[in-house]
Amino acid sequence: MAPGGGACEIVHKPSRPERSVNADKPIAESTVRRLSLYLRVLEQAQERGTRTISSDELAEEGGTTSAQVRKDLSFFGSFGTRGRGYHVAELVAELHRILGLGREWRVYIVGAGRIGAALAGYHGFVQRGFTVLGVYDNDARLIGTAVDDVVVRDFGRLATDAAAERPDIAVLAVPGEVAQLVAERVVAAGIDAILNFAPVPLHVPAHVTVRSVNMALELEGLAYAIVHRDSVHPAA
Amino acid sequence: MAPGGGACEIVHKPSRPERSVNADKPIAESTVRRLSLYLRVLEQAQERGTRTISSDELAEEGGTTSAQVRKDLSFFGSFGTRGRGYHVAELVAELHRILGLGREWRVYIVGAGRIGAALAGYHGFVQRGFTVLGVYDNDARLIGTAVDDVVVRDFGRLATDAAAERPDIAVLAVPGEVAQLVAERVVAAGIDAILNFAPVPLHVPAHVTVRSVNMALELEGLAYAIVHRDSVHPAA
DNA sequence: ACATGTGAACTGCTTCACAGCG
DNA sequence: CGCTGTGAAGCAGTTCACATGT
Repeated sequence: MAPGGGACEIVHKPSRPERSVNADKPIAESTVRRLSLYLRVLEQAQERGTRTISSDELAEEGGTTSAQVRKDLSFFGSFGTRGRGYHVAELVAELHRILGLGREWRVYIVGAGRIGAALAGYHGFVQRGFTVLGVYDNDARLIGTAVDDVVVRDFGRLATDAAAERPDIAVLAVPGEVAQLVAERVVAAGIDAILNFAPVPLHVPAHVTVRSVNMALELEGLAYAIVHRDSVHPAA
Repeated sequence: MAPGGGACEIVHKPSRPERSVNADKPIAESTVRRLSLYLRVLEQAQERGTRTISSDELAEEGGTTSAQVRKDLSFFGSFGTRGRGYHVAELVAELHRILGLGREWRVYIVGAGRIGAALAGYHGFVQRGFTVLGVYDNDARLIGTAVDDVVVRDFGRLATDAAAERPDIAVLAVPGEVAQLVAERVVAAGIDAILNFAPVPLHVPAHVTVRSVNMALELEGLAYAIVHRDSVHPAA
């Protein structure tokens, strides 16, 4: 896991003082989201054997503009070659480093219902270095059963377990009614990063980072779009 | 389903030519997302027996500011009472109407894997008037089995079925590698609204509306936030 | 010649602040 | 007097356009 392990060739400038990894600017969330997307596109390109890619191609695949791609990357450094584009393997390595995917991330999933179970076995997580240490629930009928290699644990033991295993992230896959309460228990257990699948906004202390995925809300957004789309500028 | 059926009382101005339901302005996606959230908060308040709510309270629960709440609502009309706040039941009805939740939305789910199965039984969908007509897959072992009341159908019959049932929305819960292909089949079947759970951006014709939920990407966003958080202004 | 990297212009969402009204 | 509704100000993210470098 030495930094810069991915790219071969000689690294251009051994004397790059700061700037790269921990640029201390507040990067927009939308930018980070797009970086993840670029990474996926690059990996697909890599599998096809593509060695070089331009900001134009990256934008096309990623659903953006070339200027956006260049601007996003520029916040973290200069990874391309003028007149040529970006070396795919090199940029993959850089994005891995920028996004913090070089290390293992230890995850607890709270809620062994349908969604929790689906997430426990989700391949996309494992591929990115996210290890599910345990799935928690308070339903006695579920505790002890296995969900995709992972045994369902008693939610009452969350704090004790967390003290020992020190997970980095908790994924909340519980009903909206109890989400706030569960979040508080999770925070009290010392976990300060939460991925929330419950359809309610969580109120947490400032040091805790929350990201929410609200599926019902996205469906409603679609409904809105359908209802309102042809009433707006049919010419566009 | 007559427009304006929800709210009781006399509508303030019978002579309001346009403006209310189909305001022909392009409303920001972020605004629509917040409206869905307000709706959920209001419904919770309603269950607790709250009859009136201020923009301040709505903001608190919804994780925004009161000015934001008022601005969001103002795009669609004036629903509050100065000095008093909003009548909960009335605002619920208005938001239902605005978001297009007055009618039934017919949904196909494509992909009977873990995520597809979880979505097929997801309560949050049914509660909002989204009816899952069918789950599609091309795995012969799954076709014919039941996933939460819904029988898994042969993906090959999607176009034929869609011609008869005319679903409004397709939810894509398939692996990233085939997502683009599946999207094309879905669009060819005449479905022009897609909720995409695959971790790749879809390329579709302009008349098709796509909304994406990328769970792996959100996790990566959390990882980024964790890595970069204490390196930025420890004082904040 | 061609594509990156980036200051500057622009667009549009959010916040402010207060007039208007119950 | 309190809270809404909204024009105006502020700000952040995106797009433009071109200088820079290969």
